[in-house]
Amino acid sequence: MSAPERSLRADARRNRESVIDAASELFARRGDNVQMEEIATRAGLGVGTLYRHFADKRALRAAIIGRRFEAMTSLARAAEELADPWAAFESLLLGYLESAEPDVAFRLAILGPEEAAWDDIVAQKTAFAAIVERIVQRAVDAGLLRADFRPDDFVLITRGAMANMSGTADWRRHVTLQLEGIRVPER
Amino acid sequence: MSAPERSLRADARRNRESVIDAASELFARRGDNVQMEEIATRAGLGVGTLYRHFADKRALRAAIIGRRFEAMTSLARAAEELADPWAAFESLLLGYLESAEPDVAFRLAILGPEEAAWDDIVAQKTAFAAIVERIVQRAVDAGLLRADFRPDDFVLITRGAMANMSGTADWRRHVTLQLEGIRVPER
DNA sequence: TATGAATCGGAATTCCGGTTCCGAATATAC
DNA sequence: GTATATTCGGAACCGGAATTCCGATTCATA
Repeated sequence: MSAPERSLRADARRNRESVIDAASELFARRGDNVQMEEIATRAGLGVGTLYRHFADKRALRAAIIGRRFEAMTSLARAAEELADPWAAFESLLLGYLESAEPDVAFRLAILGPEEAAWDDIVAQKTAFAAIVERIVQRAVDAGLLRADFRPDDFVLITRGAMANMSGTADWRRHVTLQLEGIRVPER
Repeated sequence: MSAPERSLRADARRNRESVIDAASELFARRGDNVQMEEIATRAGLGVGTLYRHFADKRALRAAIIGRRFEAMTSLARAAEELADPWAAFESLLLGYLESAEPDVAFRLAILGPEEAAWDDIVAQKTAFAAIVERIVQRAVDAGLLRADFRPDDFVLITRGAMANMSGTADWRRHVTLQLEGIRVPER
């Protein structure tokens, strides 16, 4: 489902891109509240063409979410480059949330129930999780993050923040407050 | 929509109760993922009867959510009785989350987007919010809760926790951690 | 217990959006 | 330039679930 790269006719490859672009845009803006027909129209194609490239709506969404995960992974890699362990951790957390904010579909995927379609994404999720784990570990080892902080807590915090990204509530304030709580105070 | 109490034929009143019971049960367990027909069956009635009592599905759900808000309000009132301001605050927060945990529909209502149907519930929400505000204020005035803590922060924390009530994550841990962060340390 | 109004039941209808299908159009190979 | 395999388009199809409708039933009153 993910990458039938070569041996695609030129027009087909081009159209596939259009579909992905249109879908990314719409899913990001409206979550799952988007019709296949609308995606097709925006891509300048017919619905039939969507189904030639993706088995069904879930598969299409999964592909889009998978992309975002890849983006998150490179973001995490960038954070890992930072010399200061705390800076790396904070940059990861904030960068991740910042990127998630404008993508409703991604947030719903994280917050919502596990879906069968996510199977195709396990790899991307795992890759991301691995880096998170390293960054957390490093901050803990450096004595900058509470010793009992676990990678799961990263998930707790991020999901909590994402839940506050609709409406008027200020999720940054919430996260900042928590950062203060988990950072080991200067000795 | 809410309370056409008197002047209902005996069987009608009885059936209305059955509908509410069945709907509460099912919405709580499965969120919006419940068919009107299923509710009718479980109530031992035909779908037509549901519609005699509630204009449509949203109205029914709104009524159910409204009830839960009333329950939350009395829970809040109980917390307010507590002499110790911090105990009152903590009891409110934990009690609220504890009650919300088993009610998927309520959680989705809190986490999800504003719906038009919520209009019928404004009163209940407001009543609850008023008590929260008082309890928070009292704890702040007593110097037990950070001076910059606002009622909105209560919302941030609870929504964050609710977002972590699915899956395996441990929302209590998350909340506990935050409580430590916002409580004013012993002098 | 007879009468009429209120209520019920559930099959039929409606709506909505995903998915299929196949003739038309287009790209690539020869 | 023609042949052939791919790909495209979008009307038609389908399934699921909410909602309607009205004859059958039940309650309340005299």
